[in-house]
Amino acid sequence: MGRIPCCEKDNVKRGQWTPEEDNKLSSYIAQHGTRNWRLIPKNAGLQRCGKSCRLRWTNYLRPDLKHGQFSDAEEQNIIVLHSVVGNRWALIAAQLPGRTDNDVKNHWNTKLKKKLSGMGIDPVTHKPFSHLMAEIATTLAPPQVAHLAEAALGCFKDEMLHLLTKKRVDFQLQQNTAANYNTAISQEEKDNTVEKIKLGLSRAIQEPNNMMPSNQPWDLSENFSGTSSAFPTLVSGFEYSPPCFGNEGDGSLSWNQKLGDENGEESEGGKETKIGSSMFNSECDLWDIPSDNLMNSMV
DNA sequence: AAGCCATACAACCGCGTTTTA
DNA sequence: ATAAAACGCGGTTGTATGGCT
Repeated sequence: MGRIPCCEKDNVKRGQWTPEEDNKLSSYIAQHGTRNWRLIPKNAGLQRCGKSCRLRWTNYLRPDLKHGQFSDAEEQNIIVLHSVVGNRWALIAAQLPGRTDNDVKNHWNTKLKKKLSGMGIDPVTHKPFSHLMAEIATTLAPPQVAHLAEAALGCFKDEMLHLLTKKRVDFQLQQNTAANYNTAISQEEKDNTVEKIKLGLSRAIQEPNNMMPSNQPWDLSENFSGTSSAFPTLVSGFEYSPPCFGNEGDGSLSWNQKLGDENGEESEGGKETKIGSSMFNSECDLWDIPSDNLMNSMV
């Protein structure tokens, strides 16, 4: 019963792949495809586990992968999608052509989380820390609130020291940005926004073909911009507003401005980049569906 | 120049689900 | 029908690299 093992565990090489191994694997897959990972290392003359081969191929060798820096538009995409689906890296990566779940996860953990934290935004909930603190504080008795505030200040002090000593953050810009986000919208609007995003994703999962025309560029703008939605305008290059907060005033600080343009370079392509995903395409009106339908297909 | 530290990312691990002998 | 391997995914670790002291 059962299958044959994928490899002889004690006879497999581990650790970094050499260029020779990469060549062997790539040329074998080019000829025979990826049908059977168990046979691939053996047939390709590799002393590797099939699983290791699969990871190497999917995360690094696949010819359709991008290997360069993430563009601003891609970063915005990740943040927006993360605010909706959380750590569902494969789901997020599926919306970013040429990026793998591993890429996205690494980029999130090494860069984006810190950027958001530096802006005073909790990368888990995508809410401002101040907002979270206020929420927690409402559940506490006054003496406990004082302790909470003290503890929070201690945490922020360390963070601030870290940021300042690293000299990597334009402090002034951080303040502006944080102020921008802290201009809160009503709780009702926030809830609405979250519901709408979830609904859009739910529809996308249910009707991928309708939601994702093959030749249509990603465009969140029709559904998420303007006054009817609390969801931010996510067009014109570098704008970013976490979905929980909506656009306030002109809301026009650029992405680079808001996050502190670390390298001063224009985003990849440098053009008006419509971000978000085709799952939010304007073909269907996401907002007209009863919210009962929403969560069934989520998660 | 050497040691230390932070960062980025490739690779591995573990677990739940799916597939198949 | 069942058991065991393959698969897919998220979390974690290991290591190469570069900057700073």
